[in-house]
Amino acid sequence: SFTYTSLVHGLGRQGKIDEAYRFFERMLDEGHPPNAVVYTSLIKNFFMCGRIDDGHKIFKDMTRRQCKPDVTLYNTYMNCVLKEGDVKKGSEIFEEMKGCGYVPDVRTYSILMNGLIKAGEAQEAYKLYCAMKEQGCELDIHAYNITIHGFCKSGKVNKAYQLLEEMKVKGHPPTVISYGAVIDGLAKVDRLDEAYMLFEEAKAKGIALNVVVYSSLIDGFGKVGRIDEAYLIMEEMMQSGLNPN
RNA sequence: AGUGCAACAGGA
Repeated sequence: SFTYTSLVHGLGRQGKIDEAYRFFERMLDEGHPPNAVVYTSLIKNFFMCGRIDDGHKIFKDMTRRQCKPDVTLYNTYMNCVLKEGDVKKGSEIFEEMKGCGYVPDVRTYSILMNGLIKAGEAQEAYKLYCAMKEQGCELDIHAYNITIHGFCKSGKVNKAYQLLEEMKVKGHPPTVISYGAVIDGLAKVDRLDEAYMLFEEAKAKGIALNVVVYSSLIDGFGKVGRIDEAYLIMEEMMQSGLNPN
């Protein structure tokens, strides 16, 4: 099982999903029982190849063969359907998972929250954030970044800023993504001086800023007509070795 | 052996 699973995953991640699937069939033919790990890989890679229906079929096939899913498989499957924009199905998977007695972990919440936020349902995501905390589930870097993004998208930039501060005291130093999200949130509501201060703070901490963060600031300054400042930021970006895209 | 995060434009 381990040998075949490695092979199936290796081929799948290279986009050779049909070859991967053939080895999966061979694994079954040789009498090795399928497991949640190989199904996780197949589901993810069928979706990655745009073979959505086949991805769903794999999940059904798993249930038919009485192979028990686990939290990782549910997380993966949920992420796949959410990336397709199917929030309804994503929530259904979340409910099914809980209904079967699985306890959502920090990734489960992060994945579903991210899907909801992307679909413009930040208020639903906030409910999950509360549920996650109520469950006693500790936030990690990804969960913080997703939540920060959700607050920014729903006009609660101050809450986003608070979370950035919370990260510092809870032993999760904010990354370029955390700073980038708050900087973008501030810039989008024209709070450019505050955005710029955070930008300076991130630089002072030695965080390697990237084109995304610079673009947020350039867009913010440009949008309100502060073209000179936008231009200076772009020059600084190029001087730090980043090419405009 | 398998899972999660950020910007802008073309585009009304």
